[in-house]
Amino acid sequence: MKKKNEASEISIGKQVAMRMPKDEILYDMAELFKVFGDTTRTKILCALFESEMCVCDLTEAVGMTQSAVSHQLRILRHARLVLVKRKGKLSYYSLGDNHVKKIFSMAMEHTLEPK
Amino acid sequence: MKKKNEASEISIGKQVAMRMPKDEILYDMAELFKVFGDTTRTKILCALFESEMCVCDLTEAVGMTQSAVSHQLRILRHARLVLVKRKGKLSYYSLGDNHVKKIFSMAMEHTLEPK
DNA sequence: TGAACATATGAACTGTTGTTCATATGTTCA
DNA sequence: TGAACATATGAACAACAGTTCATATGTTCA
Repeated sequence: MKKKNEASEISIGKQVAMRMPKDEILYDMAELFKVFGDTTRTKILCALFESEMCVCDLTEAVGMTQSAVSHQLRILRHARLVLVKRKGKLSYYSLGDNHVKKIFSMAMEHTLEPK
Repeated sequence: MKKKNEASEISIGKQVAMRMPKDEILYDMAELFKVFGDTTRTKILCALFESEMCVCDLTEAVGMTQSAVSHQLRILRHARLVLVKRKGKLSYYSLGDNHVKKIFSMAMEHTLEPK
């Protein structure tokens, strides 16, 4: 163990531990990122960035099977990252809220940035 | 299959497919999110948000074993989300760049938002 | 009503990921 | 130099996540 900081009895580690957000919040944040963290879902979101679309167009746009797309849409739906409205036999999906767009473009910047 | 759009021969799906970023970019984006998408790593980043810290303080801050923390730090390092500088026998970690902070606070907003 | 289409979902399989445990590497200081 | 400490890492194991395949549900329209 490291020796105690002269100025205080409590280590930085302990201090920060006390100020940390509740586990539940951090868990939820991680869950949110987990949803973004899959190529198929990233593709879907990226496609929806361009325009609202039905599942069969999405399937074509991302180049995966209809089943795979549907499974991933369910996950995106539950995370409230996308919205659905049914019109006849088609289900139209769109991006959920503005956070999605902001987070997404922020990540795009980070990814494209020269290293 | 859905009948063709009257106005154009090419479906929205195909059009969007053509405008999509390269697979490699989408893959990298997903990889970035994947790194954020784990509670231990989220905790680590959250702690580093408060201040630069050595591994043993981090270990205390997030309440996991030293080994677990070290393994996750390696992943964060490779993703360039954190920086290390060695001082004597201690390794001090800090947040990598501003994107990290922005993405992180954006996600926090989304998570805390009332549903 | 029933055929054709759009979408959703369950089960099985496979690959991936995170933790633990043991141990290696690297640094200080007596 | 060697003991004590800080950090890193490899291997094994368990849990989880994504795709596929088969099929169910729901909708339209002849």
